[in-house]
Amino acid sequence: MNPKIKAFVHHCGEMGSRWGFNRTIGQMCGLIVISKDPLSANEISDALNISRGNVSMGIKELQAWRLIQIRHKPGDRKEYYAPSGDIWQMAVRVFEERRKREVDPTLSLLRDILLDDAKNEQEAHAQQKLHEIHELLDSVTRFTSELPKMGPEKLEQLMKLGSGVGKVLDMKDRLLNNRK
Amino acid sequence: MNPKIKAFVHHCGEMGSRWGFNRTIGQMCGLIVISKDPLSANEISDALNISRGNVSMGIKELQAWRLIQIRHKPGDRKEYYAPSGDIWQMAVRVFEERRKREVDPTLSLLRDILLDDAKNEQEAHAQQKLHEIHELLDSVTRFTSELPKMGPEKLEQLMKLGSGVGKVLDMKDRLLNNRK
DNA sequence: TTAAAGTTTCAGTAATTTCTGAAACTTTAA
DNA sequence: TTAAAGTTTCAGAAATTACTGAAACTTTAA
Repeated sequence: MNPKIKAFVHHCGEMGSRWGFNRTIGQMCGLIVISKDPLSANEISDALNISRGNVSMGIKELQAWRLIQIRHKPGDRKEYYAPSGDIWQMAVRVFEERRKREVDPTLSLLRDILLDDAKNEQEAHAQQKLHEIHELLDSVTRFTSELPKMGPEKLEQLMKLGSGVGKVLDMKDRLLNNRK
Repeated sequence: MNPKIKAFVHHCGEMGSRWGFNRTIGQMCGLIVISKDPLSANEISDALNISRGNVSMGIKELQAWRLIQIRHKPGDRKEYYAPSGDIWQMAVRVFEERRKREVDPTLSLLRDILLDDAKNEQEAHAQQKLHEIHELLDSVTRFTSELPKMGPEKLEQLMKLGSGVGKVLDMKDRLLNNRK
């Protein structure tokens, strides 16, 4: 394997757990993305020097993250795996999937415990904080669940805008106010 | 401890590792946020039933994340800990800190290996992918590093806009084009 | 129907991460 | 200067998470 590709795949392994999966799955994901052609489970197992069983689990996991798709070669019944969509789409999927794991459970807990009311000063403060956190997570969830609908081009445009978004928002407000 | 508060702190513990720290630190963070008054290391140790040493490490870590601040009570030389800033500011800090750990290292690797050029088809494809990933991460990094400059109110406004951002961007484009 | 080709599962083991508690260290005030 | 109050560090133990490989399972085609 080319040393640059090797370095990249190795790095994906090291970062794997920070990205929300584990070393093996990070490496697998990196390898599949960087490869020109779809890879079979055995090719992955050989390339990364990990057991066949582990590759199988990794494939299941990457499918759960919607990051890979199955391909077939004519006259070959093995399954081959390729990235599903372009890099932007994959990034959005990781983002969404992580939101599901990192935010949704908290949102649901907060909805449950927000109901009853406070019996003293400390509880009133706690209630208030829980409310603020709920509001924050709810906004973020709504926002990010809308993002994928924008499509990669618009998304890229938004990203490149940076804090310029602030100015655009101001512009919008001014227009709406003038209209009144 | 009030059962709602207990449930919240416990949940923060369970989510801790998904949020980028560990169980203890998650609980500590939840407890400090939900408490009306600043807490001493011993109070934290007692409330969460964890060793004093672990609390000490946790405090250091939460300080590295810029999530807590030190407070003093008059006539008491113990240190007390309180959340630093409001919930939105804390969220932005977690976001930034995670970007540093989850994106920056990859960006720096990509900058290193992007230089040399391809010797065959597979390498050309890999080079192309590396380039795309670099572009994506670079955009995201620029964007998120600009976000905190907007201040919590604007940030909240942006979040509430959802995919409406797409429409606002279109509006901006139309205006700029008309001006030509 | 069968055996070859291929895949998945999972119990046990290995590796990693987190936690404890005692010892070392620091600061304060008497 | 000293001892009491408080904090930090870190080696080893505990808990968690990831990985292997062999056995069980599934699919295909002859």
